[in-house]
Amino acid sequence: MQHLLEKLNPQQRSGVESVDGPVLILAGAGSGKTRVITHRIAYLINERGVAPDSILAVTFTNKAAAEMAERVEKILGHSTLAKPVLSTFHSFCVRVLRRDIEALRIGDKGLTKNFAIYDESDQQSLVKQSIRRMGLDDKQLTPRIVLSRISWAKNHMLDPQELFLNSADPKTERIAHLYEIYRTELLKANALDFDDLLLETVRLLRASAEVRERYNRRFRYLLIDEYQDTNRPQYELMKLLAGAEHNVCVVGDEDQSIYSWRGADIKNILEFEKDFPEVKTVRLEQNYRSTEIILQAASAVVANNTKRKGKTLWTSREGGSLIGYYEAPDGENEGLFIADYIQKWLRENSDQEEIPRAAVLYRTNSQSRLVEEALRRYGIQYTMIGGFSFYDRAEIKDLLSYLKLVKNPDDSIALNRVINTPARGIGKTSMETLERIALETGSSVWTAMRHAVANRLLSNRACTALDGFRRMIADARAMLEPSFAEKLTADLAAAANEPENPDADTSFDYKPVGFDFSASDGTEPPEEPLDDAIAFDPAEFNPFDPAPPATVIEARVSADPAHAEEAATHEGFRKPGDAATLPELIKFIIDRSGYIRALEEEATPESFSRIENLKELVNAAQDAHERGETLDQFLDHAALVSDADQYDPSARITLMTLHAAKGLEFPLVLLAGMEEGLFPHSRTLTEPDQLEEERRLCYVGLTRAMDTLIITRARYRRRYGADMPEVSMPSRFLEEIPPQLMQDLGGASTRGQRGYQSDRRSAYDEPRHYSYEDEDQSYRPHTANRAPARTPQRSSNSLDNIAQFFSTRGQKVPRPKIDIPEPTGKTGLRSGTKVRHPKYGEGVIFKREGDGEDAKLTVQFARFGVKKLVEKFAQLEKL
DNA sequence: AGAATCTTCGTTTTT
DNA sequence: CGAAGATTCT
Repeated sequence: MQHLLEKLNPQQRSGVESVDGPVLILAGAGSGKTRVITHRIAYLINERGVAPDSILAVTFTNKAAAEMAERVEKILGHSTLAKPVLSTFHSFCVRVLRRDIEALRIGDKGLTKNFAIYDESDQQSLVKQSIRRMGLDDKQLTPRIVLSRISWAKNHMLDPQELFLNSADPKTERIAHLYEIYRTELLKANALDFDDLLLETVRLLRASAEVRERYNRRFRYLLIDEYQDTNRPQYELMKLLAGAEHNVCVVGDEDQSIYSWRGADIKNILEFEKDFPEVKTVRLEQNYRSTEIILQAASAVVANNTKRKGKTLWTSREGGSLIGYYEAPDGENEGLFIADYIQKWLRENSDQEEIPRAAVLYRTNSQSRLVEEALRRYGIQYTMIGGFSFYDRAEIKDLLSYLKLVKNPDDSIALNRVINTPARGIGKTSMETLERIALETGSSVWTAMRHAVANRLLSNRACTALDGFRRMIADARAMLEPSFAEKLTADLAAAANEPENPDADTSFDYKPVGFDFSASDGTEPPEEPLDDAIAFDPAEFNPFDPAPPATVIEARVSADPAHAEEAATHEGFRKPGDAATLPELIKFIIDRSGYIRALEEEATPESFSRIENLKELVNAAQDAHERGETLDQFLDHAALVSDADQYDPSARITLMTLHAAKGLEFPLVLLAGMEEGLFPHSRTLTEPDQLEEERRLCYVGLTRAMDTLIITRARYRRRYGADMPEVSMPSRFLEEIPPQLMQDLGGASTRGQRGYQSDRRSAYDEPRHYSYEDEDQSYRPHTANRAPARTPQRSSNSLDNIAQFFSTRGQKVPRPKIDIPEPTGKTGLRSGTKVRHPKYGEGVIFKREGDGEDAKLTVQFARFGVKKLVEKFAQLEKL
């Protein structure tokens, strides 16, 4: 299979062939490092007869891992039975910890396999609690600051004591104290934060030779992508995993190090050479991606950094078109220019064979809004990476919190989130009491709750409410055990008879909870290290997959527990005597908690969209179930999917931050907001190191472009909706690009300062007057015709918007990703409108499909439920 | 207890 | 501008 190497240049080939011992690949932007990694894996398997599953490749995103896996199979021309493990550091650690973390337990202390993963907002809540508990001034010490310092300490592998001993000021001492409390709280909640996932894995592998050796035996060849962005714990992990053989290959580019704020340290490259003196270094300096002009510009910019070894990238793609530069009068105009440019570009490239792909890149997520509005105005479809994800939505977080609680009742953050959602009369005072008890007894809130109810430490009302909640979670927990139906029945009977003593309930002790579908087949070899984990493929997890019609599930809305049980047993997914399935569990929770019922009573378009989202979650759970995923895996995925994982390579236009664009390439790149204070960001201007990182970020951005690169900026920009926009200066990075590589596309600042027009909406309201050949014209206020005739719907929260958002995400086939303003018809009937029907009475329009009189309306009637009606026959009266 | 309203406040990047 | 908090009202 010699052709495996034939397509590679000599350096790449060397990177592929040097499989024994440590290898450091310094790979410039676009130099084919993914290619090297994938070929290396294929080479190991095919030419060296290495068992595929003894290869571990760590990448930055799950998406990248999935793509690599795909490409490896393509190179091999077949799929292997055992697969190489491709994963992110964090996913890998979770896998290890879920299997082996209990080796760290001492007596009955320490985390269990059911540990929760705390995301940033969970961390924030926990820190906030801790600050309040210490009675500290939360203005001096905001949760944000404290958390970032804690994270800093963790990334540098300092524990609270060490931080305290090293602190030079009282503030840091206090933070060290908070860090200690924070850690105790995490332990009580049986939870780990993102940093802990790495740290605990390091601790585990250090503490247990047995575990470490097991993994060393299992993984004999290690590859690490984006090595320049690894932090200290990741580095330690790499060393531990490298074992004695040192078959480690790390790939990185110092010029693309953009995560130092998260503890990434370029020193890891130097350390690598020190720790593995026998290292073989390979340099990839030929760029296959960009034109010469683009590459020259990027190189010129990054050359201004002092702290770099320096390297010379070259490309055979001589020349290329000049880099376009447009200076907009303001942010709105900048957005419109971008939309306009893309529209023309799409038109010109529509007959190309390949799908025209373009990206709009910006420094901060908030910049996306103006671009989005402009694109919508132009009717251009786009996808956006970042911002809020499916899992950020309140209703999704709530439901997931229920699930987390079922798995791990000690998870206080999850408990706090849902104990009164929907409202069940458990208010602030009750919770304060519970937290006090928890603090006094050193237990979790859940345990405190059981204690409080058992000893009647709260009002009767509160106790009843709390016990109802407790029973719900307990029943859900029981579903995870075999023969849950029988148990549930017994519980219900017991509940009917006596005001039971919750402490008598045994289901809360840390029994291992079985929830493994594959185990019930009896086909899974149980004890071989990580073999089960291979089935866990983060890449394949896609909650956004549209469910096939057959699997669409109506969430139940009945309050009757008997009904719930019936729902669970009649669904047909489960053999009698087995544990409940994931979708069954979710449906049980939705039903028993009355979550959807509460939303239905709200009867607002928003609440309906939430219901839709929850159904989407049920579908996602159903899909996960059908893929054989467990509750653990489902929740872990939810915790570990990153924004970048959402990138859909078949999308035409993608909006994202520069950070999210790392590792991607596009024929056309538009880089917006090139202004001092924005990019480089104002917070980096004082620190030279941070400024250099901004410059590297700029380098990353520029080198994403293959053929065409457009840079824009706004002369006036409005910061957080202030009345008056502020003047901006061109980014220093602009000046670092040799002028002969640039081409003015209009608006460049030769015109001097002009008074800023207060009626800044004009350009926005009249895009037809917009022209990037003459910005003055476009910018002049058009006092006439200011009617918002084509103003797009601003409500980004409208139902159809969200429905569309979810129905299209993550699909392979590009579809309209955004809402084209909903046709309202003559009658103005659209979603959210309250109507009256002669027969069904009052209702609210849920969804509108189609145009004009033929439009189909889905109406939620107060008394008759959901009906689909055709507008022209429906005789609906608007209320 | 919980909704509704007012106020303040901050805004980088994210596994 | 929008989220999160505090305050006030029912």
